[in-house]
Amino acid sequence: MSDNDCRAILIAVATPLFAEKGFHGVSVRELVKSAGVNLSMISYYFGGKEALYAAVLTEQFATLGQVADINSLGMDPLGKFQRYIRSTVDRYRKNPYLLRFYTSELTNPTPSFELIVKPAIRRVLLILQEIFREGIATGQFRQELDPMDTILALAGMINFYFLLEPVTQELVNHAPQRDEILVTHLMDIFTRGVVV
Amino acid sequence: MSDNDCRAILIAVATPLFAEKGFHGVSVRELVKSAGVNLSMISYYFGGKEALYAAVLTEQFATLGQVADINSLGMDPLGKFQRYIRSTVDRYRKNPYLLRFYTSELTNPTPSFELIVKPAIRRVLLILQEIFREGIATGQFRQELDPMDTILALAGMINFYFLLEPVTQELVNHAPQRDEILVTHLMDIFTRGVVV
DNA sequence: GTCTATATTGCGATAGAC
DNA sequence: GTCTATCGCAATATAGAC
Repeated sequence: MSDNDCRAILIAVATPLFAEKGFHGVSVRELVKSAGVNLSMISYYFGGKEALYAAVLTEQFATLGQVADINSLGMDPLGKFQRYIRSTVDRYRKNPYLLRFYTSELTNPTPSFELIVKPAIRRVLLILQEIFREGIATGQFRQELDPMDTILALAGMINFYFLLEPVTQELVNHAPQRDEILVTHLMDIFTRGVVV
Repeated sequence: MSDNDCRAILIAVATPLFAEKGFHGVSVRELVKSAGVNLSMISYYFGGKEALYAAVLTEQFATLGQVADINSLGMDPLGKFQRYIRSTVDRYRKNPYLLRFYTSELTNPTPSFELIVKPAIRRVLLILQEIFREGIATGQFRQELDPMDTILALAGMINFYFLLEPVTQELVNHAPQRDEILVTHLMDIFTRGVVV
């Protein structure tokens, strides 16, 4: 097995395990057994269990960098929010473990929270807040709305929908085929809620 | 120490510890040391660490039973949702650990999830869904909105606001004095989003 | 009902052979 | 780079004295 294979397979195997059981819920023995590598490989390649977890988190939260892209298309603020909603739904489809790390670190933070998670989320919130301010300045959005409160409400609608999936499996259709309806639905409520 | 003192102090001490570190992040040694009781008391009173955790969860999620009360005041659907928003904010103020158990169990479920958490959340969602259907029937809400999707969006706005507090501490004022503004703000967006 | 002492298992990490 | 063997410690749980 080449150098990178072992490193890569450990991250690939650790991602769903850490996501579903939490950092303390997975042992290094379980990790190496699932990965089919030797017990000592985690220390050899990463320096320990916590460093492997940090590597997984770094990879996961790097995908949030795409959010900045919604500013690079010359749309109006409302169009940017629509892109944000759609790209967030897409991101959770492509990356089914991201939200778990997201909420797990918010709820039971590890040392990686301050270093990796908090800055990544903060960056997204500030981008969305700036877009909303832009919409107020151009007269598109109601100026009496607090920008941060409002974009938190928008982010909450989307994220909570996916977070509650273990409860709503029998109550709503979670098939990806329905994503576009969901996007339209959320955009509909948000638009009526914030435009002048 | 009388019987109930020991039981009660263990639950009182275990609640913040489990909430902040997760089930696997707390050891029975840490629990009994913080509680000032003997190591064997957890097994004696609860039968083990997991049973103590289940007792904490049961107490926490019992507070969600209040949600049914919003139906007992003869308000119109919109008034019921306003009561839901306000009572949810109040509940998180009075019970600062509930949301952590909520998201922790959704993200990294323990055996208690199916038994305690899922039924409690499900009950709340069905109550809210029924209220929204009632609002559609009376012509107050737009009939093209999917009731479950819509009330998930509402619940998401509220819950996500509190969930993100560790990130937004420096970005928004989380003082309870501002709660009424938050309630008004969320109600404002929701109302414009769903009324005919 | 509360204590000490201990049984048993599992943990993360690493030394040293190959 | 990968292996086995093991160190040192922490985990939950309980037996048995008081």
